[in-house]
Amino acid sequence: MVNTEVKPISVIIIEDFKLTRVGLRCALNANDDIDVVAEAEDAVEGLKYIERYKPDVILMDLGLPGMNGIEAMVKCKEMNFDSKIIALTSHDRSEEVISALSSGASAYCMKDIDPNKLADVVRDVSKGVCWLDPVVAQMTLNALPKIENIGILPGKSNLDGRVPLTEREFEVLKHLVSGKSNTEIAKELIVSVHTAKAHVCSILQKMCVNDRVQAAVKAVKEGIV
Amino acid sequence: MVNTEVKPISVIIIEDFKLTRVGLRCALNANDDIDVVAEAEDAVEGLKYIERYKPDVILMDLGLPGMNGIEAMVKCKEMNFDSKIIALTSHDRSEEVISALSSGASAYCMKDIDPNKLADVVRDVSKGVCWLDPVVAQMTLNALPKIENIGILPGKSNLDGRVPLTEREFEVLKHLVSGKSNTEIAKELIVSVHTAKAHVCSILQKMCVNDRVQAAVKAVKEGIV
DNA sequence: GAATAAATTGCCCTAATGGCTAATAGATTA
DNA sequence: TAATCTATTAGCCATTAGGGCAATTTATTC
Repeated sequence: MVNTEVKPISVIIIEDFKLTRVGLRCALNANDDIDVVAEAEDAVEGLKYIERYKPDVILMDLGLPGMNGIEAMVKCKEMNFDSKIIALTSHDRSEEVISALSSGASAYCMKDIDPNKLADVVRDVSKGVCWLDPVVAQMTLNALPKIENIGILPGKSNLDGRVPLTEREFEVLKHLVSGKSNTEIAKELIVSVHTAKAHVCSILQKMCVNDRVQAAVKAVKEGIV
Repeated sequence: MVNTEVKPISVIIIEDFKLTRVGLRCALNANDDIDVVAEAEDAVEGLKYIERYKPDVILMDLGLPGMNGIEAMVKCKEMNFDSKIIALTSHDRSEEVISALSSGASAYCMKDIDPNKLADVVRDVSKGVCWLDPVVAQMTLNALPKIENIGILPGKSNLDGRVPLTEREFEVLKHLVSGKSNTEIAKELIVSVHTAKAHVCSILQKMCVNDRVQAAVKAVKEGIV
């Protein structure tokens, strides 16, 4: 899978260790379809280059001195170029992974990645693919909201014995999750408080929970709102 | 990146359209390091083959008749083999993507993928990589819990003006999210109800919300619990 | 037409919640 | 040492929540 376009993929490397930086550059420049246009050893310098070159792909070390990689990514996204970011790191803390991905990274690589593989990742990412290193993939997928409750969505097939919510109840649930009181929900739906309460009660029963907090948390965790 | 191991990657294809099935098999079998060991046209048949062959990788169509791909994946995971699953589909509904990934898929491919690329994905996935098609990557990343609130976690740097929770408050927050009442929280922490209430009140203020439901939802959405 | 389900409203009751002020003891910090 | 922060306790009070029971209207299905 080699990029046969006339235009090579432009890459900027942001990494504080010179040795790693050189290694990355060599590994990538060995490919005709990839062109490392700049290197930076800290985030501030890196952001300058990004603004100047608007690269296709940014290789960003997360453990930078001063402004760290996550902050740099946020700033980078604010600049609104469509550069894709590959987060590079040497550790696999769950919090950092999620932070990186939700801050705009398209890939998460450990630094011990095979250099040839890295070129593949650069190509993938430049096309918009999301690529996650094996050791972090599972923890990331685990952080996704669980959708076990297809059966509770209105109009959906009822897999297990769970009673599905009606359309109206689902509507109430959404307001409930947004933190509205029964009174507010009633106003929103232009019904009496009694009605709102009745709906909430049946929601609690159908969702097998004791109070609205549990209902809200369950709804959010399972991504049904 | 060709697998040079002696043992090729074993693959099972589960796909109802015969034409697509043949296409997949040809595309993959063209690679020496990949071996399509079985094909099935529905989930039940597929699960039998999976049990028999315990393949490295399963190519699973999501739009199967009868038991759909998601259900099949759940059953497959219950069998506890470490087969990796590639979800294949022709559409990109957000709900389906998240469902698939949280049900155990390691990759999500559109059916119009380049056959050569698919072989790469099979290799990646067999090593544990998570690979997401460009069109679905962004929506998946958006579904990740936002960690904007480093400032609210106890002991973390306070980026913006937000007051961080104390350790104790954080402890209370976790109980709150699990749906416990003030009384229950008090019992859990072996303090009076007044104390629990006091903590909840300061949590509400620090999180800038009006009630415990909003606090719980915010906590879950931002992944700080 | 009859049966069923959903949406609506009402009332009763007890318990829980959240806002408010205020006090005390311990730990940490300036 | 003084100041600050935290955890703890307390009481008061208006509002809210949730359970239970019952009734009406509307829509849909058999």
